Amino acid sequence: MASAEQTISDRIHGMLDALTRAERQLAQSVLENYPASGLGPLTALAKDAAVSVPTVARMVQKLGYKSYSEFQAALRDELRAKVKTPIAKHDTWAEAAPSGHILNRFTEAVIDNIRLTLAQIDPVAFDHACDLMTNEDHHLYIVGGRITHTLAEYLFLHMQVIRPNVTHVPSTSNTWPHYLLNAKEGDVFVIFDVRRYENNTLKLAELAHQRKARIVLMTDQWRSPVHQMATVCLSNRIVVPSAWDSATTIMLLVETMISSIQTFNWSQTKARMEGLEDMFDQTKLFRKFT
Amino acid sequence: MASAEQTISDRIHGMLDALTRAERQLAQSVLENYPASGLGPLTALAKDAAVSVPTVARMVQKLGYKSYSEFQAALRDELRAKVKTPIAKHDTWAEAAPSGHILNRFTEAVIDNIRLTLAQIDPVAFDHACDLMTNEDHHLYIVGGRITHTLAEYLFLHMQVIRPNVTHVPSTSNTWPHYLLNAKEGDVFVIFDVRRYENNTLKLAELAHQRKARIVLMTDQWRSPVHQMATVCLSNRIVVPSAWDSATTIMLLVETMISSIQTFNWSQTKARMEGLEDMFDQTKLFRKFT
DNA sequence: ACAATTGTGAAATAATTTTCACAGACCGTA
DNA sequence: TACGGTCTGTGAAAATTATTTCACAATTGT
Repeated sequence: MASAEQTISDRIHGMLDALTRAERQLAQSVLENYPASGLGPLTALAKDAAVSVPTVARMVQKLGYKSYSEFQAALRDELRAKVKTPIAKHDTWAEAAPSGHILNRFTEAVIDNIRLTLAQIDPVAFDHACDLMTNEDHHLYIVGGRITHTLAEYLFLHMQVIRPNVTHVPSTSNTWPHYLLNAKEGDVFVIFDVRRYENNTLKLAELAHQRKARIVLMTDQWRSPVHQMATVCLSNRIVVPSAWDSATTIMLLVETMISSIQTFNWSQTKARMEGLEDMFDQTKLFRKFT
Repeated sequence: MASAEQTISDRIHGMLDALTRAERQLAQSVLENYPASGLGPLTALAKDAAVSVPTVARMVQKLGYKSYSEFQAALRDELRAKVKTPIAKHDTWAEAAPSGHILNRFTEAVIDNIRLTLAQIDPVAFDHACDLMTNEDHHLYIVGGRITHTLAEYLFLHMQVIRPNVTHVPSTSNTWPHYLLNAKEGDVFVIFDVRRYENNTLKLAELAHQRKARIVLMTDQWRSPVHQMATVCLSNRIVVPSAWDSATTIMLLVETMISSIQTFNWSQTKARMEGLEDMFDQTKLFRKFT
């Protein structure tokens, strides 16, 4: 019953005129560092505002809450909602669909995942990962599992254009040990491993680690055991209203990496892209642009 | 102040590696809606994180606070400080990165793509597409191109669990005509085609259309020529600050479809997932004895 | 001076935190 | 497979802290 679409702050402001001296004093104090002060003990708030304890108790009831705890709970809820960026609480994404439609529910969850993932990411780690993947002195291996090999391949297809010496290794294939034969110290493995974490992937990571290769790990918020061997670990939120986890956030990071590396490496990438275009023209794989 | 120039969030994040399972679970929960959840009662936090009360108590001490209340006080102080800062604006996604960093620029572009795509989408068309893909009376073919076959395969891997009679057809393979031999009237083709549009894909679509198959097309905002033959056409924004287009929005739609279909079809999907789990378990068993 | 407001101090209640001992789960190792 | 160590959860009691409420005195404004 903390009414819809009105913050507690608004409500206090609205009744500021109707308040008595001590109440106004209290109100000001609450608004002073809102909402922090309201979240502490009642006694502290009273002392802070230089009013008495009963005044606070009375005031809270005047605001329409049964108890101080209820008031605090309302403040916390408000804080929760507020921390989500404005865009994340975009009511409906697909405007033509009702807000309960899966298009809206799912998108909201994904945006939330993106927000939380990005908020936690360490830009230094990210840049470091890009750096490792850019360096052509070392071979780049891209490893994915049962589901994630699709992401791995997506990354591979782009890295292949950007630079030479890139290999896609599906850990689900039983031929992966063959690739490791060639792995040298300093080589870079980009490994995708989200739950359920795969034994094959772990084994592969261990062997790569033994050979002193460096590992960039793309995983979920619970982090694959591979992370103990990883030079850089990027973890993603992946929870959505579905029986499966979401790869959208991971896809976002992958594409951001591609973009970053490609910018860093632009002259070469450009040349290689042009070479590719030529070959495509010759094979007539694509339609001519009009 | 408990520590110098370091938020509690930072501190938690920093010791994430040193934490045990339950503690990490708790830490994640605290970070989930930071700082709101940490400001409620200990019991509530414990329940929220699905850990026991003593775990919370122990963890708080590990973080260096004498008591839970002290921890809360620190959180409140932090909140006070944060709100006071003029630019408490959440205008960057990766807070730790400068706003010009590729992480922020790219994410912003992707969010924009999602927003625009969803705003334009016709929920009826979307539902219709899901419907076509759910119907098991007809075979389901999933077709991708040079890059998009990774998305196609991602969809395929999930649809394969949801229902029988699903086939992944990479249009880049020269074996695709073989698949079409079996295509019957009413069969459903989910076709991914974004620029640059591929001749192979178009040819495939034409043949499928001739055979009176129905086509669900995932394309970009300029729409692949396949759309003239498509029963349902879903177009995505794909422009990002990169030499390539973004597949993240398409991934989002794909996952939303999976979620929708799976919900619609839940009892069967559940049974099939369990069957799959069993087989995975057995595979593990075999590996154990080898 | 009257009525409304506020503070005092304290007791009663309620809620929360803290602590404990123990048992079960889990993990790596012998 | 068994064994030890670590980590966790359970349930509950004890300790602490916070809230609520009261009666009455003090203060304020009109």
